[in-house]
Parts: sequence; C-alpha cells; structure tokens
Amino acid sequence: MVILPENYNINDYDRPSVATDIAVFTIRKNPSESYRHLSKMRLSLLMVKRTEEPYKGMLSLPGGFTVRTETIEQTAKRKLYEKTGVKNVPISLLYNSSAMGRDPRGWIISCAYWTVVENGQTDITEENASWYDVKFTYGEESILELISDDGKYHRIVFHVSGNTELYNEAVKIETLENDCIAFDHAEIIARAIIQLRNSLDYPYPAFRLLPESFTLTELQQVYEVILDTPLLMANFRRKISPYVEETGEIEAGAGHRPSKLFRPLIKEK
Amino acid sequence: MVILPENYNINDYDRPSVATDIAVFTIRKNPSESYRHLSKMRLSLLMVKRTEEPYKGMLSLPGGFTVRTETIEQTAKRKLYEKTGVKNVPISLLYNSSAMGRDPRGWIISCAYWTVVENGQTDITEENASWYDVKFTYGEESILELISDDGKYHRIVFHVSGNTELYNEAVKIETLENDCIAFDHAEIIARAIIQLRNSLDYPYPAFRLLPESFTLTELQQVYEVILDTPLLMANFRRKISPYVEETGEIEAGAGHRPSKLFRPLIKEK
DNA sequence: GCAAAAGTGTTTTCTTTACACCCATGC
DNA sequence: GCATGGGTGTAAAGAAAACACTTTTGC
Repeated sequence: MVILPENYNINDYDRPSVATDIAVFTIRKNPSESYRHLSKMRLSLLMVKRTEEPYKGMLSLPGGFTVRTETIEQTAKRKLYEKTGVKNVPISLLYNSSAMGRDPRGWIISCAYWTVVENGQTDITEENASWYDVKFTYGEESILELISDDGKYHRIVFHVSGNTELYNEAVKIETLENDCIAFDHAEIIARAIIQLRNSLDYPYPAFRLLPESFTLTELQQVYEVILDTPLLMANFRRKISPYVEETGEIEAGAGHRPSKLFRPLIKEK
Repeated sequence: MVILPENYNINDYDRPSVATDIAVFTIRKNPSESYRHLSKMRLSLLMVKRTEEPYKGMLSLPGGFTVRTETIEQTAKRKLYEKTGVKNVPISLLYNSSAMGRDPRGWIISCAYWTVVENGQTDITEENASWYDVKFTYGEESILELISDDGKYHRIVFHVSGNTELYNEAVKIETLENDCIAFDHAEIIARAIIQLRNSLDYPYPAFRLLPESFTLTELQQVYEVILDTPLLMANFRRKISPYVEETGEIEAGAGHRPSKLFRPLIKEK
C-alpha cells in the first residue's frame, strides 16, 4: 500500500519533453567485381530526411517523443519502426543528451541508443529513411564521412578531448563542421561509432550483422570494416574460435577453395 | 536561423517528470586492531532516509527532479549536494529507468548515475544522509547486504538473468526480497556495483577513492574490497605499475617495513 | 596453370598466474 | 626474535603478433 504526500500534484512541476534517438548500423556488400573476388563490405548508418522544421531537409537519426504507456526503450524501438520500418532489434543505451539549446523547439531531453541489424533482415519501408555509408577516423580531430547511395558526400569534423580510459563522460566531442546533420545528432553518431568499435571486444554485435551462418572471412570483414583496420587471418581465427562452431555446411561456387560455414556458439558461461 | 513549424506548441504534448538518482561509493577504514595490523577497508554506499511519502522512512539513493536551466548531469550533481553535502565529483551514466509504475507518484523517468568519492574529501552535511557498508555477491541469485553504522543489517535478493557479455540491456535484474529500499533503487544499486567492478579494468576509479598519494597495498585493498576477492601482491603491482609513479615519500611508523608512496601517472597517450 | 581465397602451423613476444624468497620495522 | 607487511624474482602457462606455408576451387 503506497501513500502519497498530501496535496501532491505532479503537474505543479515543470517537465521536459523526452525523446529518443537511435543510431542503427548495418553492413552492406558491393556487387562482386569478378567470379574470383569477394564482395567488399561497407558500414552503413540509418538516417531519416527531415520533412518538417526545424532542420527541414537535413538528416537526422530516427527517433521521437516518448508517451506514458511505454518505457524509453520501447519508444526507441517503436519510433525506429515508424520512421524506417526496421523492427525486432535489441538496443543499447548510448547516452543522455540534455544540453540547453540542443533543440530549438524547447526543453527536450534525448535518450540516445545504438544497435546493429543484419542488412535485408528487415526492410526500409519509409520513404525518407535510407542507409548512408559511414567512415569514421578517430583522433583529436575526428572526421565522419557520410555517403548516400546516389553518391552525395558529406564531411563532419569534430574536436575530441579527454581520456577515453578515464570514463565515458570525460570525453568531450564538439562538432566543428557540419552541413547536413540536424540537432546534435552528429555528436551522437560519433559516440555511437566509438561505442560500436569498443563493443567488438566480444563478437556478439558482429554476429547480429551477419546471417545465421557465415564464413569466418565474412566475420573478419565485419571486424575490419568496423574497426577500419586490416587483421591477420590466422590470429583472428584463433581469437574468435571459442565463440563459433561449424555448421557442417560448405559455401562453394567461387573461384577459390570453398569455405566452411559457422554459427555463433552461445556460451552458457 | 532556425524555423519552427507553424502553430507548434510544445505544451500540446504529454510529458514525463524526469529525475536523477545517483549511487555514490566510498571506501572507509576500520580502526587498526594493533600497531602491527593494517586497518581493514569497507565498501560503502551513500543513502538517504526518506522523510516524505511515498516510502517514508525507507532508504533511497540521493536524487531529484531536473529543471530547465540545467543538464541531467548537473541535476544529478546538484541533488547529490543538496541531499547529502557531497560535491565536486565527476559522474558516469548507469542507465535510464522508465518501467511503468516504478514511481507511485506518476509518470517519472529516472536517469541513474554512479560515482566514487574519497572518504572525508567532502563531508556529509545532511541529517538523513549516511554511509552504509555494502557487500554484493553476484550470481543467478545475487545478494546485496547493507549494514548501517549502528549495526542494522538488511538483505536484498535479486534474480539475475541474461548474458553480461552480450550487452548490458540483455541482463535482467528482478528484486525478489527487499524490506528497506525505496522505489526501484535496489536494482539500480545492483547495476551500479556491477558497473563499479567492471570499471576496475583501469585504475582511475580506484585513484578517486584514495588520497593524492597512497601505498600500493592501499590501492590493492581498494581493488580487493570492490571485487570481493583476494589478489596476489606481485601480480597486482606489475599490473598497475604503468599507471603510477613514486612520490619519493615514505610512510613509516607501523610495526613493519615502511612503504613507498605513489601517485597516479596520467598517461597522455 | 593461376589468381584468389581458405585454412593450418610455427616462432617470437608479451602478459598472466602462481609461488618462493628476502627486507625492514616496532615492540 | 618475531609477527606483519613491503617488496622482488622467476618459472610455467596462456594469449597476441607476425609470418610462412599448404589446400582448393573456377575459369
């Protein structure tokens, strides 16, 4: 039995609007150059062209306002579905954005999430949503490059300060150049990519970017395109071997030795 | 120049109250048993006895509602100061709690943070705030033990499911037994302790629990009391040696060999 | 045959773990 | 002297990095 204070009225207090934004990544493949070559992978980010002011015509992360019948996570998933058509994905918290003036419409706090999804697993059904290839170069001056499927190129520049090892909040990210991304979403994207890279200590996010069964070279390519660095095959295979098992199937038909297919091995601990 | 939609009124939309809660840990020392023995350390958590309904008389994490002139982080720090007197601490995001019915007063979202603070560095000035020794045993059935300074003992039992390696949100924590902690704060505390333990991959949180200079045994004891496991001295020293440097000073006066004092070495990387 | 990718083995280095041993002090 | 903690060394085991080599395929 819960008792409330006398004369308590929650509406006596000023309240912010609460929104969610979510950075969804996928891996897409180029068409193969020849029967011999593997197709190249690209890291892509799901963005929505804004149809209303403010920032009409610019790009934003899918998101929207929460309502009292759902949790913030549910809002993030619902809004992702409504704005893009992507559904059935688990999501992870990134950070809360609440700087004053971050949204010109007023006092609006955003809970930012991130996730990854297998390309084609769930279709983009909304007109204004589409994938953009991303490339992120981390440094004191970090650079985010966005390329749309019709070839338009955008470059966003950040100043990053603080020691990542200390704690996440110690890292400051300021956007220096940005001609295409609405609100403070450029900064959210930068943090999401940093988080995505750090998340590869374990292979689980990579598994979610691939079909149920995959070759180890595909898995390695996922790592390479996210970390933006080449890896040595033999070492990579040793590292991930505790997390995968052979399906017994084989993928043939290319101009080279057929490869074994693997699936995630969920350790019970 | 920012344009807003016509007839846009932010007050047309239903909005939640947004609060913060923060789990602040410290390390306290027992008086030494003899001139020979080191004093033992205890991990303690800062809690506030509620003076109002709901949950009047029960224990809660320091926190409160945000206002439009500050960010959520600023709210968390301000409320921490107002409710306890603790100030000047950096804080880290833990998670957002927004389950329906989590607060009987209505639709209230809480942004939970955690931090550590050196004992005595900042005084507890508020009457209802005090430190409670905590012991947390992690497992499928996790147990949190709280002991007040006048010896009162409380035991909170959780059911923990899901794989921590997968992603944080995949871990579910349900409170099974709880006779003393208000709201859903027991669950926040459990997550904070898990986070605190994971944070010791790097020594920075441990540094913030100790004075500017310290002995390596003190640093090791901080690790041991947080991780709730004994560590081997030689190995511990090798592990943290890249992060500390000698001050040149020595701590003498005890019934054993005097120990060198160290300070954190901030790597610029 | 050959280019491309699949896959394995080996050596070197570094890190982690476990344990043994000596040192310095106050009573 | 002795109990207590401070401090170092070393060997074994394990993980990470670098490289070399073999296998298998479609054209």
